Amino acid sequence: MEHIGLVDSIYLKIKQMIFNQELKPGQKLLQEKLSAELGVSRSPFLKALQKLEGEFLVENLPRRGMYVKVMSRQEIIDTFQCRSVLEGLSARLAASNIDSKEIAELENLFTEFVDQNKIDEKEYAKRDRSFHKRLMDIGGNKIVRKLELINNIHLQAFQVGLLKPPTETLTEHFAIINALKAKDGQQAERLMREHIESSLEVYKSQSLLIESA
Amino acid sequence: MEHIGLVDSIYLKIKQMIFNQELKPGQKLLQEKLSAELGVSRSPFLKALQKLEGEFLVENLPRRGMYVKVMSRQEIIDTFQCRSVLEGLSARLAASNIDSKEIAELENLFTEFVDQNKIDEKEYAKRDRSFHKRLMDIGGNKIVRKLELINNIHLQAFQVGLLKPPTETLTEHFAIINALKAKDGQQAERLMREHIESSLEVYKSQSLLIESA
DNA sequence: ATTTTGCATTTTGAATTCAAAATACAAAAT
DNA sequence: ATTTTGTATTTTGAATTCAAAATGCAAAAT
Repeated sequence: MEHIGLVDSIYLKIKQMIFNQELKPGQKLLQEKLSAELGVSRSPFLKALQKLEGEFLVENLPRRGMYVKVMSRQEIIDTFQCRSVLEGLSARLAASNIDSKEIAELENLFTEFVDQNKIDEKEYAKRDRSFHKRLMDIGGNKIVRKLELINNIHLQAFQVGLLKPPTETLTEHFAIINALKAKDGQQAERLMREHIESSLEVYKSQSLLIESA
Repeated sequence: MEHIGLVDSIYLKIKQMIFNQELKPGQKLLQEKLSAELGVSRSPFLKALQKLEGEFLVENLPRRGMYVKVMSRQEIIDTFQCRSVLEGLSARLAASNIDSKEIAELENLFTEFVDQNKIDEKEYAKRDRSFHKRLMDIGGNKIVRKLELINNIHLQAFQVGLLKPPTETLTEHFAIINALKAKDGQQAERLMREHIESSLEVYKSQSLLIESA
């Protein structure tokens, strides 16, 4: 029997609220008020926040309150770097685990975008996330998958829109899939790391511009 | 002003208790009883457990209770793999950040063991942990450092004694330090990954023996 | 003898309560 | 006018309480 606890349902709600800016970075999370709004008492609410704290989405300043984390430029960079090596690991592992059905699945995520002259960016971004998630699943390292931090930063990055144009990443995704097909783990890892690190480079220059604005 | 909250002090206590087997893997953590033993109520106690859950040291089965996590062989392997790439990343980053003072620091951790015919394993293990921690600090990626999971598995691994004999790892440590001296990030990363992955290999064969016993 | 059922006890989940700390604000002093 | 001080209010930290669920056990039924 699956228990979906009160805590987890609130946890998800708050997480969503953070991602769609209903709760803005730096905003203080008033326990009394917010928990009331969600229709629960402070106990389960606090437990949910505790969980989010572990994912670096919320920050707890003792005796001063809980705040939506303001991700600094450096922290985003740091997290991207972690993502790069962890997803690289997943790609390497996936190369030895993957079967032809799963390869087809990954390909199908992107085939419709090939030769399309106007790509729906929203839909493409969704497929992109699926691709990365799916690959981590196939890699089979459960700990990587549980490091929610990886998904969080991925989401965070896509809030501001895609970092790189689909035409560019599409090629990269297929290159990774080909390495998996060839069961070349080394290559898959290398390509995945480059794929993510090149996004990071885009982020770096973008954020520099913003900073100096 | 630094606030050391009740929660964190309990958190550390429980963590210790887990590491020195006062609380054994699989053991149920009775909230009423244990919190009473620690002299606090269930609220801060539960908060501490929540934190430990995020670090994969405690498991929460809803409506059935909190348990000290039984790390499966596969989970330990998975965690080792994460450690390998994350510390590899740290080593690469450290290569560009490190200064001569820090290099000397790292060397000093191990110099006394060179040419020693009888190495104090307990002391060596401590230095080993310092080495890895210090390197992550120098690498400067704050997120890696916050992934407590890394330290946890390191500790876990050393509970059963050193996986590899000091004579072997001593060489590896110095090789890494030399790569850092040469500011060769690629090499430092490669060596660190090999260093950790070879420990993993030892663990794998050891744990196989135990399993078939 | 083994399994099933029902009751008592234990234990968790969640709300509430109480105290301590932080914040906001107004009044007084310089 | 600005700063300081004291007080009221808010908000968090932690304990307690209460209800719901799970567990253990004994008695009854097969």
